Amino acid sequence: MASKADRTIGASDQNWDQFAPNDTRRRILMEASALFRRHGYQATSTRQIAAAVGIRQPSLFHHFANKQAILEALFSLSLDNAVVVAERTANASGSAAARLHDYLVWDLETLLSLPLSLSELYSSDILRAPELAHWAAKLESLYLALEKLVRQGIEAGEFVATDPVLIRILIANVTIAHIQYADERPDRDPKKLARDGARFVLAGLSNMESAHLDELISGTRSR
Amino acid sequence: MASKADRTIGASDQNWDQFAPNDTRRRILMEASALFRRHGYQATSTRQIAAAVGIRQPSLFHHFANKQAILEALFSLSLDNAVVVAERTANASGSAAARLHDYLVWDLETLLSLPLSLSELYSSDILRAPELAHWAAKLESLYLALEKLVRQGIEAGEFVATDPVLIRILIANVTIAHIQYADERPDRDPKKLARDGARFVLAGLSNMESAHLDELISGTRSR
DNA sequence: GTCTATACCGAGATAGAC
DNA sequence: GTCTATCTCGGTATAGAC
Repeated sequence: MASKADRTIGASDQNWDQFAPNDTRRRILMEASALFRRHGYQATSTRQIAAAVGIRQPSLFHHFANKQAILEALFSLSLDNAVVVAERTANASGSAAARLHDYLVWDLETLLSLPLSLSELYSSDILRAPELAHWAAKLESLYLALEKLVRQGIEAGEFVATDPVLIRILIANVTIAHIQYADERPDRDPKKLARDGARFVLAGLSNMESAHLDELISGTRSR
Repeated sequence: MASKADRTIGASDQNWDQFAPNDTRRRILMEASALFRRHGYQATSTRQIAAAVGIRQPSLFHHFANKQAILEALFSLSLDNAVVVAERTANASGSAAARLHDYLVWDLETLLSLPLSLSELYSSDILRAPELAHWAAKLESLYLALEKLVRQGIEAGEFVATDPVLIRILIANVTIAHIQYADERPDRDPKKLARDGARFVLAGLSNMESAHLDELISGTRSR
């Protein structure tokens, strides 16, 4: 168990310095992310954010140029490292399954221990806005890295042959599921949750055609 | 393969009669669902919907009392049958894995062949709005039925022991993933997609502690 | 059943005092 | 760095003619 965790792939520790410049800015990001998650970006008003922070609405604009800048700061926080790590993982050598597993554990652990609620950002389609093209592109490179990794696993016979695009979408949504769950049950251990999440994905990718699964599905289980 | 599909659990065929009363109403629902998916409910304006349909904004209100009524019609269309089927499935007898599988296939097939884009409705948190409490409750009963089914599978030793709440969230998000994928690749066969999706979930639920998976993850695969 | 005209409100953002 | 006051715009919805 320790052996797996040891293959640490984490980048430089999460940019908390960039994240904690002054306290109000930090609190704005936390409250905004929580509100974005619950109501969506567009449906969250700057007045709501200000109220949650305990300041008046115009005071927000002292810390961020506009509402969108808050959103972009959140994307930066959650995406900048992930892309680097994903690309490094895809270009490394060794078992693709093992690498994908390690990446998933790292990603989930990172996201789950961030005091931010980010699931809404990625599940909704705000990123289609032209002004956010830069972040859409960043997410796209992350996706490409993941698809590459999946393709390697399929070629090596480690994963069942499925469209890597579907797999990538599945991975993203399973990640979101875990963030949602951690949001509902904050008492759960992020590390264990991260491990289980990675396992769930790997199981789905590797065992979709096992005989045991066929038995289970048909209801003629023997075990 | 046919044997599985035969255990049909579908309710009365999807309420297309309710859905096609007059053509404009129908087109409003289709265009609105597509816009909601891309931009979210709140971020979609009634002007956009009207433009997509090819009428002027105030004409919408001849067909629906207000914007929210459009949303509720979409919830009704996607949820009414699902709840009935889920509860029937949870209360039936036999292998829980087989029943969950059948439900997932039915649910995915239904959603994927609906000419509506519904993923955003369930991934965002619109349902927290007090005015939509009725639909939130309906979704909640669907969730309870699924959790019950999962619990049966765990007790029977068919599924790995995990919090049924997490499983339920995972199922919801894997479903969303498939809808998103079908949205990107409309050429894919809904039936095959539905089967694969169900398999993915079942694999994750049943094989999370298999030895084969451990080998794969640790990179010491023999096969 | 669709139109034009319009009421009304809440959104994001700015100006300038303290 | 936060405030009050205020501008402007785009949103939902209504009135009433055709």
